[in-house]
Amino acid sequence: MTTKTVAELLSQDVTLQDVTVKGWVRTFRANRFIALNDGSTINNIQCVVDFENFDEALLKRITTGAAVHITGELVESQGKGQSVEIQVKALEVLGDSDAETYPIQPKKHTFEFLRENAHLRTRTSTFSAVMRLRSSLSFAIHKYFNENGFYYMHTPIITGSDAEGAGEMFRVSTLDPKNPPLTEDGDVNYKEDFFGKETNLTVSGQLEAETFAMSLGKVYTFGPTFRAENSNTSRHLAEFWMIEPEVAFMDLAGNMDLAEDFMKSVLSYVLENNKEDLEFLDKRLQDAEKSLPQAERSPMNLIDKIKFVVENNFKRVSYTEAIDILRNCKPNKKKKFKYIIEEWGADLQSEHERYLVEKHFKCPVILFDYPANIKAFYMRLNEDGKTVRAMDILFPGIGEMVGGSQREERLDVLKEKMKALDIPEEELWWYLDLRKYGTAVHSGFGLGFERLVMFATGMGNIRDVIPYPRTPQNAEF
RNA sequence: UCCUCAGUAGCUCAGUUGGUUAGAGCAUCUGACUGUUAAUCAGAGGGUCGUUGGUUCGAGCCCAACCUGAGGAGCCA
Repeated sequence: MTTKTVAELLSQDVTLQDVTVKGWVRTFRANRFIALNDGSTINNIQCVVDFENFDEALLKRITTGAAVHITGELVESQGKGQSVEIQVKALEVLGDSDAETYPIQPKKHTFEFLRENAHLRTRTSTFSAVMRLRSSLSFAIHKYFNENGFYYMHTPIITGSDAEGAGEMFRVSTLDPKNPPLTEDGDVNYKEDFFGKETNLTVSGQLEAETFAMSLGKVYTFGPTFRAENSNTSRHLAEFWMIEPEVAFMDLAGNMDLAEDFMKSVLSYVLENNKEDLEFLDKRLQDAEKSLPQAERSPMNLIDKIKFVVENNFKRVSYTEAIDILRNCKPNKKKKFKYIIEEWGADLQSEHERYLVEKHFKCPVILFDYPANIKAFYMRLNEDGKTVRAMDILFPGIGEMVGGSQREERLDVLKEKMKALDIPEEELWWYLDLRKYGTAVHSGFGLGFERLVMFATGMGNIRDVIPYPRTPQNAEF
């Protein structure tokens, strides 16, 4: 007699003697029906107890959250809600759960409350579904790259260069903060620090990934990334996971093809492999939307939205075309935008991106060829001398999902750009070497993993798609 | 960091122009019932009204500062 998972038992269509299962009690109804879940599936298995034949003291210990070991017979259910159930022969409480203090009650909780109980929130249907999808998406990502000839590269978490320009960084130091060694000028002397220089947590693995692209050809990183920005939004974390492919001999058009193919591939993987979780999340979302006014409800349900992305081409629009569309659109002319688009060169605000994606094109949009002065130093300058080969992929409801570019491969142009932005060459000598020795066209992009999970689960807050979110003023758990 | 809103029972919320003993639903506990699916019925317990200070005869309610959370903006992925 082996222990089976709830998922295995629910997929049985024959009656079985002496099955045994271990899990946590979700609800115990009418002193007879245990809804048991072990994380293997969104669904619970119903375990039926003949309370007349069980010790009353034992029955009292079957409470929400308790861990139990059940042995019994898998039979066809007499009730309506499920096809099979376990007729319990023996029950052992492995771990009691005090119903008075257990925070996860058999009732609806707000996500804010569950966030404060993040160590227990995966015992709810919604969060277990979200985390199973997160796991599944991670696997799909590795699978995609593996099947397409990419090498998985581990870029360093602690970095010595502070010139990446992707945002504020977290300092890594073993110096005594109360009494740090000082230089003659009175500054902190990082030469005496652990690494003999200032070090930080990485904000991007891109520059290091470029070094591997220029030797192994096609590589990707998928790891934690840190930004010390004081961002308080539902789309930002101080610690998040980023996917960054980097490919030699690939131009911007190839980069867009890769990003689009990649997104479609991983999303169709979960459509196929996480049906039950997606159906649950879809229903949850529809229930939540019932309380919203008609205008705020989304026109498509979750699964249709994912299918739409998988089945339709992303709209590719140059920055210049986008500016034309925005300049002539109704909200701009009627001055409904907070920032009115007047001329070429303006940075696009969230409201503009949202208009393009949600109102104008109504599908994922790839914007490319941005003005050079609003983008990073390493992006390939176009022949017009004023735009760079950058691309952003914008998703409805999420905003920027992907940011990428063809990298500047010409040593002189790159050096000039760094000089203009006061980036010291000594900091990135190794990065410049890539252009000095055997330089070549190459491109890559960064994709915020949590934003992908948000899209695939329909969750509205990024703090609810990562196990333990790190945000300003919060590093609990 | 900025703007807006919120913080009252374990949870979700109500609380009138400032006025006696702060309410409801769910959850919990006790009892009844027993093939339930958010079970049902009856009863009970449960509160430093975010914190500190102020105004007032009197503050859950008014004022100030701070803390925490949410939504939006900026930054970005």
